[in-house]
Amino acid sequence: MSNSTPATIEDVARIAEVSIATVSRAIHTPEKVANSTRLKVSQAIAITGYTTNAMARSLRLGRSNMILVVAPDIGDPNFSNILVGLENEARSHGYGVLIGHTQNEPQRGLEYLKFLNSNQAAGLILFTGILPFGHQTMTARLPPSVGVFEPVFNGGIPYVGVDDIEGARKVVDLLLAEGHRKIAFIGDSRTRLAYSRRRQGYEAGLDAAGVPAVQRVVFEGDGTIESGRLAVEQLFMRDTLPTAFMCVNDQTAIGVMIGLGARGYDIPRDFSVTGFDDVPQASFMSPSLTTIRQPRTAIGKHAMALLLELLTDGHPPETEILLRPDLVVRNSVAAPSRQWIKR
Amino acid sequence: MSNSTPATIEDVARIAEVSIATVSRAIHTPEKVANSTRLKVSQAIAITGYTTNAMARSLRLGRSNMILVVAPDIGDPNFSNILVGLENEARSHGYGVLIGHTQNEPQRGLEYLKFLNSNQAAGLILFTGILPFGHQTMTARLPPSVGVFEPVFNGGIPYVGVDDIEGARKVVDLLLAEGHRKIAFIGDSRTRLAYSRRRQGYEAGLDAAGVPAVQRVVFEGDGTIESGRLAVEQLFMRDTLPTAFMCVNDQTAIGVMIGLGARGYDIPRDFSVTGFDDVPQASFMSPSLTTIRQPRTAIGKHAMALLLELLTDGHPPETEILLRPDLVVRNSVAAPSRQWIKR
DNA sequence: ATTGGCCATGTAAAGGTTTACATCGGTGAG
DNA sequence: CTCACCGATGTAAACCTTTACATGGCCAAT
Repeated sequence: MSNSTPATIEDVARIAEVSIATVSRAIHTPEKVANSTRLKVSQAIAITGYTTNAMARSLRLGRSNMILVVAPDIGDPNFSNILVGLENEARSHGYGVLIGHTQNEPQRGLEYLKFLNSNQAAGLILFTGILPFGHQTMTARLPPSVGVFEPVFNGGIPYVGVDDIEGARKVVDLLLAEGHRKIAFIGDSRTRLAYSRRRQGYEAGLDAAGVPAVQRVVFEGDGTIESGRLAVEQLFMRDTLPTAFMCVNDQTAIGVMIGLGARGYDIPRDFSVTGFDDVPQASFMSPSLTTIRQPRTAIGKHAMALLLELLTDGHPPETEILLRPDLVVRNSVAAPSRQWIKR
Repeated sequence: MSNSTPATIEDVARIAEVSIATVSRAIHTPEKVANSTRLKVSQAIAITGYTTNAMARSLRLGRSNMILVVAPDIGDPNFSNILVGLENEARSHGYGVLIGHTQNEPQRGLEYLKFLNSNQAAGLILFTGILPFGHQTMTARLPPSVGVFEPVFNGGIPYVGVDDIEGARKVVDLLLAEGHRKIAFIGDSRTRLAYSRRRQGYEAGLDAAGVPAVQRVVFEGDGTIESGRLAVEQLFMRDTLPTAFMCVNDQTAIGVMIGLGARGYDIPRDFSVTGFDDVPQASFMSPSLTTIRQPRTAIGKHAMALLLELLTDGHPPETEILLRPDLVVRNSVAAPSRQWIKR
């Protein structure tokens, strides 16, 4: 019963009085086994507490039933809910999900590459636009892979994300509708494609509204709280301030709000601030943050579904799935004010 | 070179003109192989790009080189840094780390149990006081395991955490020193042992200060932001209010601050609030939160070290490792005020 | 010169599973 | 009644490693 060594298929076969082949078939292709035999086998399994040795199975099959999800930082508030979508979809197809995180260190990425190369995972979900494996990576050696949020630079890897341009466009259009003309964009990035797309939406919106380029301010940033705060500091060095801060993500927006708060300004009376992502915190802040909701669970679900198709069919059904971003209007946006000029 | 099927040990052996046994030895026990041969082998490995098939290796060895970390919620702000400690320690001993999360659903836990039972992980790190596998779990069947934060209920599993009682004591002593006497404890829980220990620290501190039990208010809570906000709502229904809210964790404290803020109170002028954990957000809030720092990376490191010892020696060197919690004084605590009574 | 021992290497089995192929019994058509 | 076929089951090989044991060569001691 509670033996020291786990039961093998042979133990089951002996008890069920069949061959190990029949046991294997009873488990994986039950339709090929007579009803009576199937019953005997399942009883034997119950008695022994048998579970398939995944090592042996994967060795024989040449593939595992695990999907590796690699993210630069699992602490990212965006990550958790995506994972739920990923896992649900995977499990309903008999796959398990394992998580790796690289902290942007190529060294860590290489560990996972080794993991992949030794066939311990059937597929890969990547949470970063950059292959986290350093340069020597042969993409050819990667298992079927799908990106999330951003296309993967090395190309050839389909991805699932939100339409960043459209999302940014919705934000900038809201700000314009409130009467803002001087809108700063905080957090442009050359390394994160999603961020530069959000900037594209920003530019497109201002173009459409006829706001001249000289009135635009674009700030580099890495999407951290600190980068948002820094941007505020630096903007106050300049002569002209924007009336609204359109931030590349919620973290940046939090930083901006902290920076403005530290200088004694009130949001949204003195300045409007917007984010992107709708992290859980966004609704709890004061003021609560107007932002773009990422359909996280849906993104996870689609990404995994895409990967599973790739796994079975070999060819990606499509190379890019963009979901619709929704604007979430809260309390961090109001009509522009010039009161701070009077000071 | 970039063949469709990955190179096996046999390919390496052929190129190096030795037997597969020698290749295996050259890799794992190089001292048993002549220098010249070792060189030939490593050249052959370079040529073929060989990496050992972990499936086959684990099958043969009967154990894998992966450690499974199971947490109820990887979005927990406490989790990320612990993981860093865990991973560094594991990697430096040749182990890899994989993460699972259960979302408190036993169903999910069972998936991981299957993973463990099929020998796909050599050891287990548990982030919850409750075995996440439902009732039918035979603890006997679990691989060597270590708990983090809390002892695991089923017993027999060593754990690493912070001295919750002492930490809570430090907080309550600070509040007492500021002159508070009516201190509410928000977030007691029967299911989370760490939480009830923090309450023990609270009680011990008040006992030592001679604060009578009738002046104490203890609120149940599950440690979420929402639970903190709820506690405030309910406390305002009562006739006597505390002057300080000592919260079981930072999330609860955030909820309390939101609740108090919504009623127009200022912290720390009107009320003092404290947390526990020092999540990253704690320093960014306004006011910044006085709390207890968890030495997260150290906890992770110790937990993994303990597990590795268990893996090699078989017996746990000790059953409980408690690290020292540090008080982090910020701006959410001040002397008590009675101004709200006048309203 | 013989022998014993040691070092480097090879041979082969084992680990648990899946599956192509073989076998066997039974059923239906001729 | 015979034969062909089909469905259910068994046999055995293969997946890739690791390692106990066997082998063989060489040196040192007798």
